[in-house]
Amino acid sequence: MTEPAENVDDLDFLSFVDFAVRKTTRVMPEVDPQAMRLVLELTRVASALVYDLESSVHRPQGWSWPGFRVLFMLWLSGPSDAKRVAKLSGMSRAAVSALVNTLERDGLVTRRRAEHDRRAVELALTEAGVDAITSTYAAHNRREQTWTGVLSKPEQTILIGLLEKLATAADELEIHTRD
Amino acid sequence: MTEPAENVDDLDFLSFVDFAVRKTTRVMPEVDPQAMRLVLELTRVASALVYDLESSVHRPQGWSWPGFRVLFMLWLSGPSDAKRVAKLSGMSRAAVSALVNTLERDGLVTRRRAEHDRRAVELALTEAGVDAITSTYAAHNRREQTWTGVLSKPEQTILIGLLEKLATAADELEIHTRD
DNA sequence: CACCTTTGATCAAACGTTTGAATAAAACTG
DNA sequence: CAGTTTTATTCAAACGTTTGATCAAAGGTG
Repeated sequence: MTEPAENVDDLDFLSFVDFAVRKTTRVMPEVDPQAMRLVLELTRVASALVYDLESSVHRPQGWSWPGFRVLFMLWLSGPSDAKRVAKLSGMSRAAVSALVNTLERDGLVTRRRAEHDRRAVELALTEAGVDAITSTYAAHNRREQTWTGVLSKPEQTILIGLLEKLATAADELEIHTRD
Repeated sequence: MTEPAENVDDLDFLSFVDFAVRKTTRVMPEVDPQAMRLVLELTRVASALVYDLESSVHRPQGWSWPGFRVLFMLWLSGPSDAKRVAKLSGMSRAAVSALVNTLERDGLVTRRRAEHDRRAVELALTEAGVDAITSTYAAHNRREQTWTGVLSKPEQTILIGLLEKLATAADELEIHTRD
């Protein structure tokens, strides 16, 4: 356990959560400290994780995190309409369109008018794209293992279960979804 | 439990995780499916959560998620050097500098040369900034409660504990940190 | 079949982030 | 105390994202 730093100067990215919860509940009694803490921890861990994966695995290869996600998705699903890529990768269609400009310029993805619907654009990996994603995903997963390795297997299973529960509920309850 | 959709066309943002894990482990046996699943779930839940909070609470007020984070931090800690704001909010100093341009223009934050060190910049909330953050944080936390409410209190406690464990370990093991 | 609405994509403008370079003040070092 | 190094910030360029507008193809209706 970390010390409950009362002094703002002793805080860091992590102990800030404790400080924030204590101070906020003191001033605003209607705040649910558990909800606050959960959201703070979740977003902070996720952003540290993404930052680490991006900077240790993807940027050295000249890729961004969103670029990796789109390449990975296309590798898994095969050639796909831009619309499906947006849905499965959780991006807006405009974001996919802009991102594919870069990926196409770098020779990793091709853009093609779809046959079944002349409005739609079909995206596919180039050979260079396939080579790139397969060689990089191994490194990506090794880094994932470094992170998850601090939890026991049963703990990992529990964590996955709780996150799935949040994800499923969000899907049902959520008003604000993309598009 | 969701159906194991084998057909790519039936997938959505959520069931994509199952599909991705099955397909990847089939092709790359060295991949740890548990690590893969955990990271996918964590990043997907976090990004859905942030997207929802931003679009339902903050954008309607004319704020961005990073802008909210900085304002909230300054509200909690009082006037602070830009450096500390960067450290506690998990942003780079350049990002803070750029973001404060907007917040200052909108009259929410003031910038001042620090007395103790004439290189440093001290940031503080304006009165409008204080009003804004206090009225908005209540709505923010209500939305947090909607999300976390799908878990029981004991489940919330377990989830927080596991996330803290990840965060702490990350802090020790992590090579790639900001700055 | 002409008309209207919906759908798929892109563009434009504003914003936030990143890395690396530049500027300036402070802290060391000999 | 002059010279070097470190520290705090900002700037510049490239990238990714968002919302809202535009354009083109498809679908639906009378």
